Amino acid sequence: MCKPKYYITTAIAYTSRKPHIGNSYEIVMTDALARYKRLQGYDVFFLTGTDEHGQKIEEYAKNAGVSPKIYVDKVSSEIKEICNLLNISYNHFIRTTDDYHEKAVQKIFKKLYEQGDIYKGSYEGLYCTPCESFWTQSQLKDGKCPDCGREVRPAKEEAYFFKLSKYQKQLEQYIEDNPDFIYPEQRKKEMVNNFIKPGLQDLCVSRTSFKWGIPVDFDDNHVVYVWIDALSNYITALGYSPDGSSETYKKYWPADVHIIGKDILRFHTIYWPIMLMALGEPLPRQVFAHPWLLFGNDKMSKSRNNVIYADDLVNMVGVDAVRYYLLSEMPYISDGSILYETVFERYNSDLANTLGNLVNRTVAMSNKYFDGEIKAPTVKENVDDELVYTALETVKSLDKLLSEYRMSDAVDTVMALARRSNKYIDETAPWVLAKNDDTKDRLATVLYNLLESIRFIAVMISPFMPETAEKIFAQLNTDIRSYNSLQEFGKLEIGKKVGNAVPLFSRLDTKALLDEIAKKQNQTEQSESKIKIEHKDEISIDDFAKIELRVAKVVNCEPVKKAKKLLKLTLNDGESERTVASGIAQFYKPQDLIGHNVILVANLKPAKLCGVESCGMIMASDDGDTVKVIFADDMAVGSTVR
RNA sequence: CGCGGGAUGGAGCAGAUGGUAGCUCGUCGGGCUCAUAACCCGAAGGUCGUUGGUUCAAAUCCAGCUCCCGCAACCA
Repeated sequence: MCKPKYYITTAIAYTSRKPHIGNSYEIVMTDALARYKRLQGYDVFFLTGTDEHGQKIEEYAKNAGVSPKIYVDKVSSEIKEICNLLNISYNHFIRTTDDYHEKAVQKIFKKLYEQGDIYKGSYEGLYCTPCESFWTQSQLKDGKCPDCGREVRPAKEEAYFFKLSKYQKQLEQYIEDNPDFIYPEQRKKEMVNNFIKPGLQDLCVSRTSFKWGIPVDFDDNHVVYVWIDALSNYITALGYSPDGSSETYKKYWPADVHIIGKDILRFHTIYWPIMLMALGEPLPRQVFAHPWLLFGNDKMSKSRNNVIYADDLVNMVGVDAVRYYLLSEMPYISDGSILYETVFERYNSDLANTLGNLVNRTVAMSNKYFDGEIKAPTVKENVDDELVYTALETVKSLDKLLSEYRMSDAVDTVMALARRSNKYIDETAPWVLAKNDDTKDRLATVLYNLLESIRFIAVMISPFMPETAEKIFAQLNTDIRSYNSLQEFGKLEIGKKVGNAVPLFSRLDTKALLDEIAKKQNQTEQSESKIKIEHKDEISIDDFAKIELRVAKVVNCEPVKKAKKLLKLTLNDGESERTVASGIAQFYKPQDLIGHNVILVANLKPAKLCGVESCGMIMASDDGDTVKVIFADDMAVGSTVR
């Protein structure tokens, strides 16, 4: 019999630095889905890996004083370790520096070039010679190179472009014919309305500004754009090649689903399908974009000292509890949030109290009343029906929820069966039945139903918490753990003996743990300064003298329509009025600024921002978190600042 | 007027096709004793963002308003 195949992937992780717990959500989610499909009998191929090229990595490596390859080897192995720690059951771990991948990407690039989908054109922009970088007007800092601060000049450079526009119609058609291709629905609208409808622009797919990438083999100066490189992993990992693919590829491609973060949807639903169309390969069935995990309401970042790493959490509560937390706490669309406090609370209430205690009390009773022997259920009562019904229904709802990637609801529906089982214990009161010999058979039935219900839970929970499922099976002393065994209630073997009752999750002392974490955080806060200082090249007094700084008064101020971050300021600089746009709308309201004096960079080249002509900028401090305008209220308007 | 989602008891969320407002956590009270100070039951707590409209009847439909969020734009 031929098992149906199921090919599922995560996005490959960028090896710029060690990933935090938010980055780990995706792989846990994907792993749970992969395990579930395997449980159902699919022939699953689960791919993950690391994305290791690009300018950023080149820079990180340079700062670390090592070669990019050494740097990337280190981070990639860290990521792999986290996967292992989290019990990720991937079938293959691809690295974009793997030889077979690089070769295949070169062939892909060449094929697209030879058939005319990639063409050589030129890239126009502002060029900084020492940095060998192109910048757009909007990337410039103070009109100069954002990297080194030197002058840029308009320049033209050769580059390869991919004719996205050629496939626009075809892509639109595919999205229309496959309404579930971009999932959930809301994300699809974002893609269609923001990018596809306005029309696709040809994409620049080669770089010459850095070297750390896959070289274009017929043109040495160029390196393949990282996204062409990275996206290809989904097929190269299976053994795709333009000049003949492997059996594995033919078997598993197209992917059933790519699980990715919402930030990279565009690449997966526009560039990637078009690449595949150009290669003449089938498109993935579905792309699912998940939200992000925030720390409370904030993004996790080193500068805020709020980064939580998977390994630290695993050390505190164990793998399965971390997996459980991630899966149960992450909402469907909006961003989720993680706090140590909620991790511990969920652990205690769901895992220790509801699930752990259920297993523990049932197995303990079985041992106490029947010396562990699983006895046949012979005396049925109406109360039993509801438990049986719930167990059977849970199997169905789990399947439905997982098919829609509703992880938290899926996890919860299994938990609900555990709650129902706890209730069943109270309804039947086994300890009362145990007091009387007449009710021994009824007691046996009740315990059987409980053990069977727990078996159901263990099977269903195994994709989410594999180790815990294993522990439960061991306590039940059963090997009946297939998906098919959930078709009917009552498959647990009679006559066997259950194991000893060992607590699955011991309760956590939340307060003590939180105190400990607070202590540690204080230590790191003291040892590391919060603000990272980036030094710039030395300049002469003449360089500084080029900047005209003056005190100016804010005579008017209003928010800029269409812009979230921009305030439009009208300034009196001592001789005339001018308009300056400033990206401080999150930190200041117009009335906070009107009437105050600020320091103006007066000779900055004007630029247009969101339709506002901005002539100059005002000075403010920025610690990476908040921005504070430098007020100069006791200084005369128009005076020079030096 | 760029596109889209949302506003439900202290917190987090369910509530296609309109007809007694539900779940998990937390709080309080009770029960039970098989179990991990656990489990079960009950209670308190919501004018379902706001204003108007449709209707016998609206959290649920329509319109306006306010506020949040995502995407895009943008941070001189």
